[in-house]
Amino acid sequence: MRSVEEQLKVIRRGVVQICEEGELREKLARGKRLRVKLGVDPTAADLHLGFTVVLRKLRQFQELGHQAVLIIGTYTAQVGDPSGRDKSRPQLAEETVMANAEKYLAQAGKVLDLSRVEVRYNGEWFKGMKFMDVIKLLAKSTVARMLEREDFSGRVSAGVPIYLHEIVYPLMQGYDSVVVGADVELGGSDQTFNLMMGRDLQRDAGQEPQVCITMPLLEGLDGVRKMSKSFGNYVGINEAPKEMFGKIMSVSDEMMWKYYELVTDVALEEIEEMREGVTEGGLHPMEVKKRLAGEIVRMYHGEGAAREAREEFERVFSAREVPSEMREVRVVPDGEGRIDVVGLLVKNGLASSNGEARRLIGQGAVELGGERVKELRVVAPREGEVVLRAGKRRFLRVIIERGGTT
RNA sequence: GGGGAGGUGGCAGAGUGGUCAAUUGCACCAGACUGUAAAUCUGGCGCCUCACGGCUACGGAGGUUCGAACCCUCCCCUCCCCA
Repeated sequence: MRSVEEQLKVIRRGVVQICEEGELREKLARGKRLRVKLGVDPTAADLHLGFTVVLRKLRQFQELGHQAVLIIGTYTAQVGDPSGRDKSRPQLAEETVMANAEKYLAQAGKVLDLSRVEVRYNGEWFKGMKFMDVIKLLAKSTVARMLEREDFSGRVSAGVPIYLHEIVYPLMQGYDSVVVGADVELGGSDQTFNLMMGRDLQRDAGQEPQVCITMPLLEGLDGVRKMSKSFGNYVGINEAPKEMFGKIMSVSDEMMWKYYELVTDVALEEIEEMREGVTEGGLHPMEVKKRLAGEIVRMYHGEGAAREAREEFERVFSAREVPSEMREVRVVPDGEGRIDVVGLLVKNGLASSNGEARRLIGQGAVELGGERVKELRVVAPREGEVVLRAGKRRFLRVIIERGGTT
């Protein structure tokens, strides 16, 4: 096992806060394998990059020889974590949660070494609790303490309801720590309160309190709000390579550094060098961003896919050519040899309504075979293939067939 | 239980009888430019229609009115104060 200082160097990368670092140092110095807990609620079936920030930290602990304890919050997911939310989370049905949990775990395996992870489902201990047990748990905290939280107090002043079950959530998460005897718990910075609750409950139970390590929340593609499925600003780790690559290219130049630090293994020193290179003008931000996109795609899809995704991106966006693959449809022109572009766009999902399709044409966003479409119906070549393009990203290969005997 | 405030487009938030498919901001889409699906600028942004126009929509259900997001009744939901 590496020295305490070496371990700390790895652990510190990208963290917001270690509470308390002194305690962590002590625990490490004892040389024992630490039990490092991460709780996840399988509220959705897909993992995204934002979530890998904290998963990767867990992975780093694994690599340092510690025991990763992954809590799948089958029970807490049914309550709904109020953290950082400006409204209540929907409560999920047990079947949904269990189905999600399975998919979740499979995806977490892309980051963690699952063979060395202790996986626990918190339904295991919550399911059998008696009401009186719940009451006893509730008696461990106070309303005032809960209202210290900014998300709760914010909701109070904004007039958004807070339901009582949401108040219980932090206690549940804290109780998980007691059950598994966590030495360290990881979480996003919005989890700080919940993590601290673990410390309180552990102390109350006569355990040594866990060290809480919080990670920054990764902003999504909009660069403003945290990455989240519900904001639609996420990059799923199961997404197709070229989709993933393109999405990462839409991260703003300023934000990409944070992505480098939090979701890649590129050394901090190297990131700093690149940043200086860009500031001084010798290094092109687009190149740096392409590398970022490549690094990330490689992690989840491999080297080959990363290269292809990059080539595809350069072809479509830099060279403005058409993608290598796209959907194909066959159309037969009408009696006058024209095709209905609007209908084609809508039927194939390139536009969501006829109105939008017309608008796109009006805005000059639609091309057929490289020619800008100006009419709603257009004279088509007699036969053969042409590419229909709507905007920068939507393509369709159209195979014109010879009109019948009409 | 009593009193007060409020529920508007993906979100925030105007509008309080016709001039409202509904100001504005964000998000989103497109164009221009470019160095990228960055940034910036410009335009667009319910559905049907080439268009004229029509239809559906302002928590839900009724009602008043020539006409309602706006007025009335009931219902549902939320917040605040008091008990």
